[in-house]
Amino acid sequence: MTEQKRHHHHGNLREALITAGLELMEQGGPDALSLRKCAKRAGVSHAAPAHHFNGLVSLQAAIIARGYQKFSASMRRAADQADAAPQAQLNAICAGYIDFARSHTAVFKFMFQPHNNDSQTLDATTQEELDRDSMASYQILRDACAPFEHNDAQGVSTEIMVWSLVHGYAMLFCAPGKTESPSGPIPEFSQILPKLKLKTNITP
Amino acid sequence: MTEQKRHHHHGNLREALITAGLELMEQGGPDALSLRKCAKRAGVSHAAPAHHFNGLVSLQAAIIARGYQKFSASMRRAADQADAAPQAQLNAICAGYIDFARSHTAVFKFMFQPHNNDSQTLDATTQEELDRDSMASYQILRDACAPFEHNDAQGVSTEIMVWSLVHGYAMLFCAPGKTESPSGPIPEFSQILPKLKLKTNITP
DNA sequence: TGTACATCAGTGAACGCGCGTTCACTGATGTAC
DNA sequence: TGTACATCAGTGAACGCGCGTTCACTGATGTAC
Repeated sequence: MTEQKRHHHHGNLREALITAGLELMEQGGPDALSLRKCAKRAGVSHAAPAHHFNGLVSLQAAIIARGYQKFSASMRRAADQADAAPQAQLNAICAGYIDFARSHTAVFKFMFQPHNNDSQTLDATTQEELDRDSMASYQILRDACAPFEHNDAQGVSTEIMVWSLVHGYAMLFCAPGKTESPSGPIPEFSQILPKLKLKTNITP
Repeated sequence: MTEQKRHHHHGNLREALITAGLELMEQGGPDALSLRKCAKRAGVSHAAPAHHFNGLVSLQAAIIARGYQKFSASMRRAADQADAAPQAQLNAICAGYIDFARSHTAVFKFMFQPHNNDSQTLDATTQEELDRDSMASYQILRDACAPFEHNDAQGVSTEIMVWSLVHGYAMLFCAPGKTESPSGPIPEFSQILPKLKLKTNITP
């Protein structure tokens, strides 16, 4: 108010509401998310979100879409900083996967919940955005696994193996302050992945 | 009312409320759980649960405890029907793990959520029951992994590997009607586990 | 440059809803004698 | 076996709360001329 003119128009309220929602989730879990709380956190009246989202499920979808974008960014960032060799790339992608799960635990879990939009359906464009963003995330992992696909067609693709392993690790062991499992200290995922003994079919 | 005398005392309302809660969760997800709905489903006034549970979080804890009991039972049942060889036993335990995730998807996911009991703490006995039941479930998997622990101490235990793999598979692919992943049909877990090429250190 | 006007993104009051919780109560159960 | 009584597990009304949603409104923005 003093340092910044109070505009009637917020400027980018939609973005502010999504950001507020991400923060609320991280602080209080998925149940802490409500339109009213997001509005309050964005410094706006509780009726304002109605101009940007078609109800709570629409905001949730936008938050999840944003989650997938950050998820993809986390994996890409890790890959960019790694050696170009397939093994190093896959390692990095997994590290980015885990990093995101650790730094955005609540949203990460929420992204993989079957969102109980019972009967309540998203509008087509929101649904498409969501599908696009989630597929983009998955595609990153998929691409990183491709060099390890065997041609001996045993029926189980590398990506199913790796995805299950990294996702299980993320779900079980990536609570914010977690360093202990029931059976002792949690190893880094970079120690776990080599156990799959993946072999690239690309000749060096 | 006609075929059964209407008792003032329910008989076993606590159990009935837990069962009702499990059903509500499976049908509508974790958000569908409320004390009032459980009471209604158990055929009792909405104030009755207060005599058996110290608020909603207490009922949730009881539901999760019940979930772990069923989870353990599912794994044990599968193990009992399998060959005694370590490989067959571990296979069966994993199958029981997956079976439970498929048949109790909502409760399964709820069990592994960090329950946002922010500041709100369970009474000691409920917390102990919960810890005991969850540890019992984990111990089953742990025992099944024990014959495969290597002595070469590479720092990553078999149980961390197997647990991550089976849990990730369960979380990603065990929605009730799910048979497709983004990359095609989902293989059975029994096809996946052998890829770990676990070796028992017990001589036959 | 100035004016008229449509559009848009906010406000704040009001609504009904389901929720957890409390409260005085009531009727069944179990026990002492 | 019968009676008195404490205990316990229900009932139904009532409360306040946060929620999503609607509504008439208002003030800023952008455009036509």
